[in-house]
Amino acid sequence: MMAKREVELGEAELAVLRVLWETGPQTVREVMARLHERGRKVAYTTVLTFLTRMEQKGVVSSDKDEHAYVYRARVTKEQVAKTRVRSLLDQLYDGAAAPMVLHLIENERFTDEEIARLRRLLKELDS
Amino acid sequence: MMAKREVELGEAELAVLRVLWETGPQTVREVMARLHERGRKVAYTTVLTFLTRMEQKGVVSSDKDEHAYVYRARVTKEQVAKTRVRSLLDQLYDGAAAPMVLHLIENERFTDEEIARLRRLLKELDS
DNA sequence: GACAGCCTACGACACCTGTAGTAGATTCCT
DNA sequence: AGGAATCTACTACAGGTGTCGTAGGCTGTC
Repeated sequence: MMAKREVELGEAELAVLRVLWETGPQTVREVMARLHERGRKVAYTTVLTFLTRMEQKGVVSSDKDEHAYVYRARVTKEQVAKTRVRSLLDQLYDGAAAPMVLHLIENERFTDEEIARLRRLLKELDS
Repeated sequence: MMAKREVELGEAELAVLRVLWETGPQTVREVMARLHERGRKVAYTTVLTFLTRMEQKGVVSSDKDEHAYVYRARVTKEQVAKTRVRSLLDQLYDGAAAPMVLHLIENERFTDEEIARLRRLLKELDS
């Protein structure tokens, strides 16, 4: 897979990307509607600005469909997650993942099912 | 403990904070030296600016010692970690911690010792 | 006591991000 | 056809962050 790194995304831009990840390719107006549903009341042109900028950054692309451009994500949530997590890891734990996992397990809540899942995963790590 | 939230820290500011966490209270000049050691070549006044701004944000404080101000962190690495992790969780996983732990376990490396440690921790979660 | 060196206070500036208004082109409805 | 609704392209702008330079004050050393 190609490496594209270095793409910085602001919090609001990420919210737009999430809309695309979760509800697929759509027009500016539709993205705006989804954002509004999520309590993010931004103007139409604001959404347009975000999408335009993100297209320049290469994280979304657009195709003219009928009368309006339809935007779609060009990066997956996993790719973004990986980068963000990595960066957080580097900034706080010198890149070591274990402390973060410890932190999460100690500070966040998990359902029994999730715990079981984690336990299974750990078992597999026992190479 | 008081809640102080909402304090935003840039990447460079965080680097300064790390220096204070790792080598204790020190002067601007000393912080600058530590940053240089870590490959971050910033000017003296840049470091001063960071520390001044961070003092206004309340994350560091200073005391005049002899001839120069000595700065020290007023927030712990744990506090910052908690906020950052939380924010990342909200932005990518709707606040759910499990997916992130899964992600970490699947994508990052752990030593046998760390795995054992995690396993013990999970056992404790079994209420 | 005068100069060199370090210290802090301010002011600057560029770039990024969040937000939006306006204008011109296109489409749709009646 | 003509006005209304859309859409996209620009422009703008404030606040935050990364980076410094300059000026003025204090100190320490001959």
